[in-house]
Amino acid sequence: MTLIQVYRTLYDSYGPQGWWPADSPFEIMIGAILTQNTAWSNVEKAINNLKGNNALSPDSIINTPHQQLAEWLLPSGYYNIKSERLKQFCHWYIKNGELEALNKLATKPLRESLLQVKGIGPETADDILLYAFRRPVFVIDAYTRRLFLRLQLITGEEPYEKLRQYFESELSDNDNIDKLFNEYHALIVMHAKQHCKKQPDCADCPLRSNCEVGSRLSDA
DNA sequence: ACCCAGGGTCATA
DNA sequence: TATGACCATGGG
Repeated sequence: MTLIQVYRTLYDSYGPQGWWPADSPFEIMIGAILTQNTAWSNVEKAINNLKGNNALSPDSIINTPHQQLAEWLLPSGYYNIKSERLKQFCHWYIKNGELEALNKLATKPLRESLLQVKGIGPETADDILLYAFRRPVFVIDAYTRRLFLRLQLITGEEPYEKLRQYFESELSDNDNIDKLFNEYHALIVMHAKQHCKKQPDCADCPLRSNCEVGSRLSDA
């Protein structure tokens, strides 16, 4: 199996995923931070709290006292840390001219700038680049490592940056690369969440690879 | 009661 | 470079 064959198999099985679910690029960025090691259903509750209090904007997040913001973020877990991370991110966002100015940056310097923000690591940065700024970067998450380890296309030991470059270079020849990366990551998450975990025997798995059996990388 | 989720930081060695 | 502790709610 090649990377593009895996993609086509997943796409044929699950169809377009329509990621990232949000009303604006800014909401995508906030969601990317809130979903760190957290179930998306919990993130939705926190985002709805922000929306319900008219607080889903850079100014509101900066001006809301930590205690209040943390309370709204409660259902997403890590609420004290995430309150600080959202504030840090919003300061960065405003200082750099928000969406319009940031969008003029090339992908590489934009990525470097994002990684300077405390609380934004490689995966969160790439989520933001791909889904909020629509840049052609491939997001590497735990699902991706697990799946392609099971498919024996990687060892699972590769550092983040090496894996990202592997996926990006292997897929670079394809048309409509933005859509490809957008759907691919979403499909990997969908495949892991909705299919294999609920059917450990992989009876109807489109990839037939026991891709999610066992929960940890180390037990492969 | 246990496991883990659409991670990242920080202290240690 | 690479481990380990820590952060915390909610659904299975």
